[in-house]
Amino acid sequence: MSHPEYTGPVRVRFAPSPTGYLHTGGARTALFNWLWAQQARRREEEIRALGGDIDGPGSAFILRIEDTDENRSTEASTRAILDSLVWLGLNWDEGPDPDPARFGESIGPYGPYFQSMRAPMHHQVIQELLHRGLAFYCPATPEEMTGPDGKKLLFSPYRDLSLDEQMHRLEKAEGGLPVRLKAPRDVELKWDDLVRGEISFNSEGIGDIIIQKSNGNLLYNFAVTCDDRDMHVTHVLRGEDHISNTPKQLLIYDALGWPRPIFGHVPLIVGMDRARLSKRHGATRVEGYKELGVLPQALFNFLLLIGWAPSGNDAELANKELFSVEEAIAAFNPRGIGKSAGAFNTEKLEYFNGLYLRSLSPEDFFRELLPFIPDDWISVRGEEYAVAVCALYQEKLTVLSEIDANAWYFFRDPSPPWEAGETDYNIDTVEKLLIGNPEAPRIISELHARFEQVKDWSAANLETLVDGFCAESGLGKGKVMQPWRVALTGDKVSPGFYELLHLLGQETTLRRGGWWKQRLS
RNA sequence: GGCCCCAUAGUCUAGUGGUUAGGACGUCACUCUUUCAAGGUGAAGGUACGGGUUCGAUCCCCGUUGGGGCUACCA
Repeated sequence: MSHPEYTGPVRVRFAPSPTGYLHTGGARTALFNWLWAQQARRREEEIRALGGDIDGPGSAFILRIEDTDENRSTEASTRAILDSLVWLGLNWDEGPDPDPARFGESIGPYGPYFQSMRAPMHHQVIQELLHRGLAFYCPATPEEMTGPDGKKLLFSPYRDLSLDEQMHRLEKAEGGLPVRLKAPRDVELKWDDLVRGEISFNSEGIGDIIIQKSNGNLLYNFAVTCDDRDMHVTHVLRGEDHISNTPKQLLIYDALGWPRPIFGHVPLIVGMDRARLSKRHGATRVEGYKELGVLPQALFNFLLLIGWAPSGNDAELANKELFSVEEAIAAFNPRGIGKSAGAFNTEKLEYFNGLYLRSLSPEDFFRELLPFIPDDWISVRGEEYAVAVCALYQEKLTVLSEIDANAWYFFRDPSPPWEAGETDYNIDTVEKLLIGNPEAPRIISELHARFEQVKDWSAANLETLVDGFCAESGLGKGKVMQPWRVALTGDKVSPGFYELLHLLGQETTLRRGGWWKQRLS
C-alpha cells in the first residue's frame, strides 16, 4: 500500500431511477464516477503487480437501479439506460447483468443491484431504528403536522411516544403508519463537499423525515443510504440537485453510527439559455445523439469537458481538449470539477464529432455511417459505389445523419422543376445559374457534346477535358462548373466537380445534363 | 416564501494578491479553392455590480443583483 497516489479504494456508484432515458446530465455524472473508479482500479492493479495488497473491497464503478417503484419505473427504461451507458463505453464493475437475456439479474458481491429487491434489508434496518428509539411510527394526522401559520411542521408531536404506544397506535391505524426518523434538534449537519467545500444545514430545517411510508414502502433517502452502506460505497459523486438530500442521509448515517462516505456534488448541465435542459434544447437523451450520428467517443469527450478541466501546473495539459478514453482516465481528478452549471453547447459537440469522424479509417467511417444510409443505396449501384460516395463525405459531415441530405443525388435523379410534384431543384439557384444565366445554354450544350465523346470517364481525364473547355471558351472554372453542378445535383453544393462527374458516371451525367440542354435551347 | 448552491467573453474553461488574464467552440476577416466543408493566418469579445482588507485585487471578506437547485408518505 505504498503507492504515492493511492489513498484507498474508490467505490462509486451511479444510481439512476428508470423512469425515462439516460439524460446527458446523468451521463456526465456517470462518466465522472466511471473515470474515477477506472483510475483507482488501474492504481490497484499496479499495487498488486508490485506485490502489494488492497484491504477490503476494491475500487469499483457500481450501477444501481433505483426502481423503488412509484409506478414510474419500467423495464424498458432500465434497458434504455443500460444500453446508453454501454454505448458510451461506461461499463460497470458491479450492477445489473448487461445481457438482455438475463435481465433483472445482478453481477457483483453486494447485490442485488436493483433497489426494489433490497427491501428486506431495508426493513431490517427500520426495525433496528425502531427498537433503538431512533425512529418511530408517527400517528400524526395531516392537521397535527400543520402549524398555526398553516405551514407544515417538520417535527412530529409524537416523536417521544414509547414503542409500546407506537405499536398500539399502529394496530388501530387503518392504512398503516409512516415511520419517521427522530432528528436531533438544532444540530449543524455539515460535510466537506468534494467539489464545493463545506456545506451546512441546520437540522431544524430538516425535521423528522419519513423513512417508511404507511404502506410499508421505503423512501428514497433511506433506501439510498442503506444501499450505499451495504455496497461499501466510499464516495458519493452525484448531481447538485441532491445537495438538499445529503443532510437527510447524514441524519441516517449518524443515527446508526455508520461511517459517512465522502460526498461531492457535480453542477448541473443547463441549456444555452441557462435554463434547465429540456426538449427544446435539442436532444437531452443520450440515445438522441446516437440517432443524430454522434460518435460515442465524441460525446464522451464533450461531456468530460462540461464542468471538468484538467488541473495542475502543466500548461500543456491545462489546454488539452481532446482526450482518448485512456487519457481521460489518467487525467481525471474530482478536484478539477468546477462549481458552476455548464451549458450544453451543441455546436461544440458537433465540432468534436467532426474531429472524431475525420480521425476514423475510411472503413470504420463507412461502418459508422451504415445505419444512416437509406436501405436502397447499396442496391442502387452496388456497395463499392456507395462506399466511394460516402468516402467523399468523411471530410464534410459533422453528424452522420446528414449523409442523406447531402448525398442523395448520387442514388436518385433529382425531380426537375417542370415535372408535376415537388422538385428537388433549388429554384433560386436554378434561376440564377441556369435559366437566368446567358452563358448557361452554351456551357451546358457544348460540354454535353464533349462529354458524349469521352471514352475514359476517369476523374483525371474529365479534369483535362473541363479545363480544356474553360481555356478555349475563356470562361472561368467556376462559371462552367456551377451551372453543371446545379443541373446534376439540384443545388450549388457538392463534392469536387471531377469526383462528382466521375462517380455519377457518364450515363447519368449525360441524362441529367441532357434535360437542361433541351430545356435551355 | 424558506433552506442551499453558483458567478472569468455568446458558450466550455485555465490561471494568478502585481499576467499583454491563456486555450477551445461560435462569430468576423483574410487565405487555400471549381462550390460547400475541412485546413491555414489573423481579429473582435471577458474578470456581474457595490463596498471593504491590502501598497496593490479577477483572486480574500461582506453585501447587492442575477442564475440555479430543493422544498412529497417521488426518485
